[in-house]
Amino acid sequence: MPELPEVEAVRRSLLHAVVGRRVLKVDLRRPDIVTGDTSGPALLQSCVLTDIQRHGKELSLLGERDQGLPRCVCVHLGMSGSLRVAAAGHHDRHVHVTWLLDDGSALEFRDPRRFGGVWPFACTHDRDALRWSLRGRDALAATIGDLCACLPSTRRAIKAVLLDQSVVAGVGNIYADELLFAARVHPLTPGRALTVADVRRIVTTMRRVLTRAIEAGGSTLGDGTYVDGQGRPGDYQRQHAVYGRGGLPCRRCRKPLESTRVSGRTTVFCPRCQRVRFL
DNA sequence: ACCCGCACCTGTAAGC
DNA sequence: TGCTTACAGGTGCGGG
Repeated sequence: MPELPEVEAVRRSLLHAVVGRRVLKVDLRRPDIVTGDTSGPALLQSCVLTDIQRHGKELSLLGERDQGLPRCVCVHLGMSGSLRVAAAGHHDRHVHVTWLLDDGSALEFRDPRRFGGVWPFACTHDRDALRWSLRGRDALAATIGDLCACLPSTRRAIKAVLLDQSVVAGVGNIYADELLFAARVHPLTPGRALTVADVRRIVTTMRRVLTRAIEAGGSTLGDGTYVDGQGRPGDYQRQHAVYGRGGLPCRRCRKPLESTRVSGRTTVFCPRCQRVRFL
């Protein structure tokens, strides 16, 4: 579930709890969720945690060592992942990595479906060169130019483009639907049918929707899977206009919302507020 | 070259 | 009660 707002809420809720803490021990219960070096040092053992960074839907834990080079570890939460601080020694099912900290707490990566994972890097430079640079710009920093670089030349549906992390990083199924409703753009509109005014509206709306979702602590759906680094649920689901509301009346015009599939994902939109266009 | 569709996993809820 | 099926926040790959 975690898209940019949830991942950013996790980042902020973890910062004060872990920055400055030393990692005493790393407990790697499922080595297969790590891509690359699975050794303790690579996973920040004996490092002091100095920062948590985010790009799109991915977090990066930074650590410094007394001697030797700093390290960094990327954590992707996939569909069902969580990263949270807990009392050491308390283990739920599906906790794949535990970082035991010097104040007696533990940082736990839990991911039942294992669509997420962990990627260690020697430094942020390697991380950027080998991983983060393969993604588009973070959705909060994306510009009209970033979208205009690919939209005019594609027939792909705008929603499919927004979900493509190599175009813009951080938008997932919930916020793609929410921001397209707010921008009054039909999710199936081909990229090349959008005007510059449309693209400008999509970019500013994307920033506004994501920012408000972060302020609300992200979206926690009915199954309660998403919680932040302190175990707190988000509240943005109460502001969802379309996601999960197929068949219900549009909050703007009362016409029933329609449900379809785009790029294999359930997609909800208002057929009156978001008119189709062709080209 | 581009894009769709599926596979990857587990858990939950609904239907029979 | 219990089995079967469908579906779920994401991503990466093969093949059309």
